[in-house]
Amino acid sequence: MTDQENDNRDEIADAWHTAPEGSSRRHDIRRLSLIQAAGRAFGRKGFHRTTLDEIARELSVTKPMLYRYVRSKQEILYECHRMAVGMAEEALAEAERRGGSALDRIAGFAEGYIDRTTTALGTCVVLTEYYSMTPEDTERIQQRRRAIDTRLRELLAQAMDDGEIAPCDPKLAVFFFMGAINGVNRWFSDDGERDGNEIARVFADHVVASLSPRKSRM
Amino acid sequence: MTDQENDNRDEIADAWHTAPEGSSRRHDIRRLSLIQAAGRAFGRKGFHRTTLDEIARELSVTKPMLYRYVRSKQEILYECHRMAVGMAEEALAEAERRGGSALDRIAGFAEGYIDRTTTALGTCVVLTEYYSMTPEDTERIQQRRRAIDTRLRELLAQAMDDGEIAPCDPKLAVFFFMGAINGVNRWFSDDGERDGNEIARVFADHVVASLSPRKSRM
DNA sequence: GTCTGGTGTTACTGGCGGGTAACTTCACGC
DNA sequence: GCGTGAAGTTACCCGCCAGTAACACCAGAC
Repeated sequence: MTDQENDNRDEIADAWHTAPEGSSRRHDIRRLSLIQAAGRAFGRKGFHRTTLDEIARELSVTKPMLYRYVRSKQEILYECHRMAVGMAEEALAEAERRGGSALDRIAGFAEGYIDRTTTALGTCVVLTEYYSMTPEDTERIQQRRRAIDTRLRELLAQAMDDGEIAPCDPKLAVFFFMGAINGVNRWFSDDGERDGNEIARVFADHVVASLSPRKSRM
Repeated sequence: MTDQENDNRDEIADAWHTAPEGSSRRHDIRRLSLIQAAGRAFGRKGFHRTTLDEIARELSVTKPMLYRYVRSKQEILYECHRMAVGMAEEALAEAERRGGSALDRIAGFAEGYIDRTTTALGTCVVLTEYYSMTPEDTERIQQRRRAIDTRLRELLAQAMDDGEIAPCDPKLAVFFFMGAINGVNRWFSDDGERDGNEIARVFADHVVASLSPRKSRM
């Protein structure tokens, strides 16, 4: 484990232990840092290979403690996904708020989304592993993701109409760049030579490029 | 389950049962169709949520039968990954054999790889779930993947030198389009409106585009 | 000092599922 | 018909880990 990762882990464990005593905020803070610690662990080892005992140890408590903040291991995973999809929604909303052309908004979304997921400690990593959730949880998350997909396809169609980008199948194009973006969490780590912001900028550029006018090579 | 999926499943189960009796090839054929059936199941439900009993039932046999063809569940997963990475190697080798510019080779690789993974029944889906393998297996697979990555980066550098594509960080660029490509197995299904060949062609175009000369938008 | 509620622990249960032992059946050579 | 080995089954074991029960400690209130 690198120093950087150690710092982050300690930061999370710290948040748990420095939560103000007695306040009702304490509960929320602890719950959040539990989710984050778990998200990190899930990212490193996968959901099923991560035991609650490990998560607990990372926070320097014991397993039964965790059950004061969550109802089940499943709920932890669901919360991780909720945070991740929430970041995507936020990024999209912000991009729309800033305005600009359809392509600008797509680029803004991509950058904002990567930025958020790589920067938020602990949550950056869970986006795979849909099938580890209960079907109901999966459905709830998928629904929100589909809404984002739909909006992105609309933006793509708009950008095509405006002549900003080459004609393409919006569905496949969205799959293409969302695949690339979601792939980030599989290799990203805080101690790499590039930080999240840089990656977000580079990837946003690639997203735009992947849509730009071009001659077919086939 | 769709008709098409049913067909494929039946085809695999069929391969198991129609394997020529007594020959030593029989063993190989059965082993292969076992891997494929398992690969399909892993893709649908994830490694840990797929039980050996389910895989066995899909082949109309019982669990202990499977142990005549594989040593453990882990080995099945490893074989799935081996097949997948083998396809990547094949695709790259073929692209190099065909020759052409560095960018042509990258495009050829992308198309060939997607084509193979979407067409080969059952194996298209496993590429995530590294952490479900034993560390040794993971290492073996990663090593081969790294070799491919390295070659792709070289080709990218070459393409930059030749002025075929815009300057970029080869490492991140490869991560970008490999993320998109590997993402395919998360949503692809045989019964979609597009078949594997089409997706391969479209995605190869996007890969090329994502690397093409462009002005920065930031 | 003792009651109360929150914080935390140790020590258990119970089910799931990978893996196996031991048995049966069948095909085939002789 | 009979021995032999492969094909296939039933019925089991056992480890792991999510989840829980029951107890211990320690505030602060009064």
